[in-house]
Amino acid sequence: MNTTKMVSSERSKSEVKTAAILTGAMEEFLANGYAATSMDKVAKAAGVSKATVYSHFGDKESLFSAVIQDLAEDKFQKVMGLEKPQSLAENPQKILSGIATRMLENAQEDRAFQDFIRIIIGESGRFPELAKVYVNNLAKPAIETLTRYLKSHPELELADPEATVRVMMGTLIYYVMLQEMLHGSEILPLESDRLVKTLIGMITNKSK
Amino acid sequence: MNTTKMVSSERSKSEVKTAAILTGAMEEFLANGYAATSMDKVAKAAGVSKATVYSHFGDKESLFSAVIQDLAEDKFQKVMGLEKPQSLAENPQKILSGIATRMLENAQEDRAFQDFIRIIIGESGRFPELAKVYVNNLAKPAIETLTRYLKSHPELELADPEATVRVMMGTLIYYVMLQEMLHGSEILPLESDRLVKTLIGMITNKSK
DNA sequence: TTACGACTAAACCGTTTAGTTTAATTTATA
DNA sequence: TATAAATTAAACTAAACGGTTTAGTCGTAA
Repeated sequence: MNTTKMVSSERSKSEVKTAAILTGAMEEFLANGYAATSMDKVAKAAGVSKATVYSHFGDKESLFSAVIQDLAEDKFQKVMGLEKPQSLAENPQKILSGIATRMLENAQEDRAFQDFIRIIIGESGRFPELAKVYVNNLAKPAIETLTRYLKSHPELELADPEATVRVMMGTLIYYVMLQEMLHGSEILPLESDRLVKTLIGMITNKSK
Repeated sequence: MNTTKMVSSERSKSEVKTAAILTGAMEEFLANGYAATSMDKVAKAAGVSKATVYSHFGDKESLFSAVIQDLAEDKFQKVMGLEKPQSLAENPQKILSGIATRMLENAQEDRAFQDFIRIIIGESGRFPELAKVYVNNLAKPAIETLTRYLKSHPELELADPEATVRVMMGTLIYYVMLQEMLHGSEILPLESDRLVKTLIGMITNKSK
């Protein structure tokens, strides 16, 4: 499928085209969903011919699958990058608040992330394997990382860190979904600071 | 549009057909989403001719909108019906646990509810008005009812009942979404009892 | 009997779809 | 320069799409 040798140049033309197709397909799928995206639109968005799209990815489903895999990797980098540079000596309350705030800000400003979540959920009925790609590559590592962090702080006196993490993740993701994706902010406004403060207060048992 | 008089029978033939079309369209839209559902399939599922579908609902978008409105009403009845018969004198902890458990059980066994949530989110980009139908008719009343309940129990000493309700709803809905809709139960199993216990514990500050 | 509204199956319209084919052209290798 | 691979635009197929129209049936009301 590929050329045998590659001299001075970094990436073969083929690889460049492959990347262009993935980028164009990503735009279209995220904007329109699977069924409403045509391969002609994908080819146009990628700046290649339709025949080239079919020579690089066998059919529409394979291309869609590749796009989702790619997106899951992208978003994994972004999500995991958030939780690294924490000054370990600090107050867990402040660290948790920081994590929650950064997750919210990031999800709120990243429209592509919202589109990604939307398409994963929207197509999860017809593409259950792709839903699992999201769970394995994003939800699971995020949950496990947070769980490890909570377990490393016994002074929080959490009876069930695994379940506590689900409360935290659910609170944040549902907030973004309701306020941003479902346009709830116009109908049910709520400042994100209040949510984070309440959530972290509940986790760290601040009120007593 | 309708016949002028109606003698002995209760519902005109037209009304029966309208209901049949809505039912058939509901099946198809919930199973396939908007773009992948054809009007021919809808007509077949409803057991009527395509011309009848178009005479009752002007076009595909109007039919889709009517289906979502209908579903929102159905699900509103079910969701609101859950929170009524609470023995008011009981321990708020037990009442909250009961509400949470019933919400979870109901959402888990009701596949049509999951399909409804999936389609609302999946089509929220192209049909923002229908997302608002969900927010106004389901999310908002549920949140407001729960908020009213929490506010009526000052002994819970909640600093921010509105935000607390968001934590509770987010926890429960994200759990159903991750475990059931995205098939996370095979990858990240978690007993719902543990989640409810932890959540209610955090709200009622049981651990201290 | 007549008239009307609701309904049907089927054909039809123009458009779009996924996917293929072809012939010409560009590109990289040697 | 010669060769082989990659890409192109464009035409094409067969099917499906949303939506309309047609021709005809049926039940009810005047």
